[in-house]
Amino acid sequence: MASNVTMDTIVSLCKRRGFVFPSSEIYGGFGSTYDYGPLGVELLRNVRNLWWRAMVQERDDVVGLEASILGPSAVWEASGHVSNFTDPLVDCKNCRMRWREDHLLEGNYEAEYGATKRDAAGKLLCPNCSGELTDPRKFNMMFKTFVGVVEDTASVAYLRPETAQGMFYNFSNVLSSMRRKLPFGIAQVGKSFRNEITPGNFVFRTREFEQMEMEFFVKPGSDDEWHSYWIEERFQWYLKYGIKKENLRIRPHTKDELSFYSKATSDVEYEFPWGWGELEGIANRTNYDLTQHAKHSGKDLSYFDEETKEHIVPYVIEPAAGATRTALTFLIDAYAEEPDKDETRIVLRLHPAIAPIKIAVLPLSKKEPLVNLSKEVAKKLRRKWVVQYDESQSIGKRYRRQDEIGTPYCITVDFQSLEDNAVTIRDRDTMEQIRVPIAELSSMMDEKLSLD
RNA sequence: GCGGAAGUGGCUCAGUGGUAGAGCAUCUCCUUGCCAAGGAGAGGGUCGCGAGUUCGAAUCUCGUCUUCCGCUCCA
Repeated sequence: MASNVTMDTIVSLCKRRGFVFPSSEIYGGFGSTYDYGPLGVELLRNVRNLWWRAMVQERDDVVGLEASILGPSAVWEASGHVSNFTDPLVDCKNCRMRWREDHLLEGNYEAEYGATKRDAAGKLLCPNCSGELTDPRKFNMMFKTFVGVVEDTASVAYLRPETAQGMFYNFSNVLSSMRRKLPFGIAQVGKSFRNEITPGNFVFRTREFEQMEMEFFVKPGSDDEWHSYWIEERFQWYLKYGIKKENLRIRPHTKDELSFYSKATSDVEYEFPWGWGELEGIANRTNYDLTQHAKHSGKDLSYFDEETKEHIVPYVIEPAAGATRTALTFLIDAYAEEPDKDETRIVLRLHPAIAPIKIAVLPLSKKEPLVNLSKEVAKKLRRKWVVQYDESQSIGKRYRRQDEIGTPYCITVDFQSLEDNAVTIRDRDTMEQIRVPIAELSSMMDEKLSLD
């Protein structure tokens, strides 16, 4: 494993420094939900904004969208989630172990766990104790709710389990309003909800989570090429913002783990303290979704190809990333402990574009003229960046505080500043210091805090 | 859902039936003034929650919630 940091360390840092809090904590907590504190919300926003920038704003072939979270069941019947997100669960009446019936019937089950056990009538028995199993009960991962004042079947709605469907059912709206030609994409960042059987690993798997998804519509036949393109594009994005290469990998799905709509999928994975985990899946969803929605809605969702004069149903390449787990990844990957005299220096080596606080302004002394000048400098910088001002305790201690939350630059104002109108910029990573005139501070920081 | 473990100040933990503690963190003052110096103070916990046993419960019992590990699950 490339990183030795434990999750306990990260969880504790997150709480202590205001990144992530357990939700509803004063009521004993609410399972699988987390709140993002003052630093966490900045971090998460940076992740979202950098994704949006790369996927939408810096491209002329992708546009944005924000669809509703609530949707009618028709959408999810068309998408296949009503049937495919439903697992048949069986419980053993004897040892109370719970199994997925479909898994017990699957071909590769026997290879992995040995022969399935059945009674004389051929009915499945518990693989653990050969006890009798209950009849299968349906468990759907979608959160169901009711829209309207009276709970009846007519008003059943679901919280979306993925943002993707909003892009599909808006395909024609975007196509006509934005005058798009293939290939083009629709991107969305937003929350999704899945009633996971087992959430866990801090914010890695939660029932409420945030996705960053893009549906890239291409001509059939060019889909494989575009699939490869997006896999590489997305992999590079993580590297660009500082994730260590040895902790990242691309893993193509094997045939039997492909989801029902996918022709091919590759995951970008990160090596977490508990092992490799998915950051993003880049799937070739074929024309499955548009075809399904056309069929269920009765609306034509085809695209007219001017070259061939044919109506075609585009194929879709979908890079789908988890915003919350990506934010967690940046924290884990940036975490470092370094010996410093008898102490340990904790430092988050976050890319400046990811760091929640960009600049800390620190007067070397609490003497009034220094404090005044420092606040003035901080005020100017705040017009462009997230800035923290800190005057308490020694300068060394304040540097360490900023190191621990990943602030890339500290600006100190000293007595000489009153004479020469210059300040010192201290670099978090090199710990080097340079002297800069206050008049040039803004442009200097522009350069240092460039998003690229 | 099953098995195991754990919940005591913001964090890490000690405390095993008799008045809730430490270190770090936080705040104030003094001191210092470029990498966690030092000094003096202060705030902060009905010991996850709820019952029960007891003269008395952080401590024993039961329930419940939450978290972690394993199983299981995971577009």
